[in-house]
Amino acid sequence: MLLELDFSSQTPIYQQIRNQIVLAVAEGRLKDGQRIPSVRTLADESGINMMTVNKAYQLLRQEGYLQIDRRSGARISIPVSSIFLSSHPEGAVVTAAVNQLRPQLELLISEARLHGVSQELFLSTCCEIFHRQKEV
Amino acid sequence: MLLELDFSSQTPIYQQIRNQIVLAVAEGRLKDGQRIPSVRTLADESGINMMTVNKAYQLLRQEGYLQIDRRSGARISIPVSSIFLSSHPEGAVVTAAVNQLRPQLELLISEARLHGVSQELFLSTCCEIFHRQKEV
Amino acid sequence: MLLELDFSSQTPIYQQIRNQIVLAVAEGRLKDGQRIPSVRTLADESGINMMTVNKAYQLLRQEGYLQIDRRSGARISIPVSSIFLSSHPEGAVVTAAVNQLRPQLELLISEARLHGVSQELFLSTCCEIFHRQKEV
Amino acid sequence: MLLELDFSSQTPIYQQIRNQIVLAVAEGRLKDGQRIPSVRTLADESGINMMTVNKAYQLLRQEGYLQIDRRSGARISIPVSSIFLSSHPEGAVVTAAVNQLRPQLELLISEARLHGVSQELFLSTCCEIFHRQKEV
DNA sequence: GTGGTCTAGACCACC
DNA sequence: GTGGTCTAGACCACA
Repeated sequence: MLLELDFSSQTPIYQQIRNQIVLAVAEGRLKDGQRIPSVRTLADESGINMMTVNKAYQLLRQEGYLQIDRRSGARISIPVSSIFLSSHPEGAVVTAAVNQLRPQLELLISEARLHGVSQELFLSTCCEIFHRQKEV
Repeated sequence: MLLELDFSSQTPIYQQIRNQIVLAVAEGRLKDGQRIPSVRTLADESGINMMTVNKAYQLLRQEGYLQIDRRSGARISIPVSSIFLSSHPEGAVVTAAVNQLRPQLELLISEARLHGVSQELFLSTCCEIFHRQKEV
Repeated sequence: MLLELDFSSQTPIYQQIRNQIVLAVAEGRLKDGQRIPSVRTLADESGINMMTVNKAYQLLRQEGYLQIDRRSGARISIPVSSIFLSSHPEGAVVTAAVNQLRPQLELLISEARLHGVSQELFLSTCCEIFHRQKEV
Repeated sequence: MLLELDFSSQTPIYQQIRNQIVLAVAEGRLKDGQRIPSVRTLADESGINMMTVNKAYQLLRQEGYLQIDRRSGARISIPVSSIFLSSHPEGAVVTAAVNQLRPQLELLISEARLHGVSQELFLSTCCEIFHRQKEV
């Protein structure tokens, strides 16, 4: 369980934890059903407060990335959409997901373009990230 | 100067202002050298605090999107990279820009994939946004 | 003895057990005097801790839904009120029961109304549940 | 802002706060757009911790009952469904709401029946609560 | 002024 | 052992 936390970052710690876990799931470093450290353990290991870790876990739970079990702690839970719907790209759920991400993507592309990033370079970067996530 | 602010959003007001201006620049609704309202004017129009607008403007100035002159007020300033370097996609400056955006893009793609968004759909969405920004 | 436990649910396991037994009694799937598995048996079958099952049984005993006898194990016990008083709807015991459930019902109705559920729909849902419980 | 908190209750304080606010909204004691005390103020008045109040507010925000604004604190927000959809009882959103409440309602009715509450008495109690909420 | 975040430490409920 | 809740107090970001 490798977490790289930047305590002087603008983004709150619980957000960093959340982001890194989502990334790890997407890259396959964390698999469906896999157990991750309990709130206490992770807090001790990382030298941060239990409440902070808990906040990250609750956030992940709400988003469907985590299932929290009183018996065995926390387990990764990959939302069905990524498994079931990957072959139905026209599905309403997927469309909703795209629409939700669109504003962020628009902003990201704006910043890229204004810094001289061509469409080709941007798209190839996306491809590269996709491939890396699939492979790993 | 159309600003759509969501006061109950999680993202701070000054960040919303900054984002919308960046977007407007990328979409050509704001052009290089164009004057935008002074801090005071915009604050009055939007009914928000001057300090908030000022923070957004300072942020934009730091990022190079704005030039603030005590005499002529604030003017949009499109970074040279987007003009000059667009034909040198291998340039160091551009590479730096990509590397800076990459973590955000990785996270965005992670979330998209985990919600069932296929690479094709994601790329076509990117293309669509690129085209829309170029046209407008 | 069918128990559907959701280990990642917010409601504690012992509460889930208790709820499902109450529901089964109301729907006639468990009848008055019927024996149900011992604490140990149920715990083994469900793969949960004996202490947890015991807690559920003690709760049910307190509420009058269960009689626990060291010799014959646990037996369902339908409170007399539901048999004896059903024809005396004005009885003090029944009134007490209604008053006890009222706060929960008020909250439930509040949430229903605020989500656009009309009185007609709510009442017809109640009727449906009543009929289903009587039939089964 | 009247809150009746039972510190020795089983239900957590933040849950009690949440429930009472939902009830107050349904009964019209709190109206759409109305401001409610800030986290700090309510905490001070009630003698409970800021974090606890904050948790309740965040919960209400997630459920759509509250809008939190950095400028003016918290304001009641009645979900559109209760206004817009009340005349479309067949809507999918409403159906979803009913289905979500159904398990709780089934349990409540089970307990009622097993305590001798007749269908008539239950339904009339529901009617009474509905009318009281509409009137007030 | 507001809410957002984080800490250190406590107690309890659940399993 | 686990997570859930709560406290008292702190600092920061935002408006």
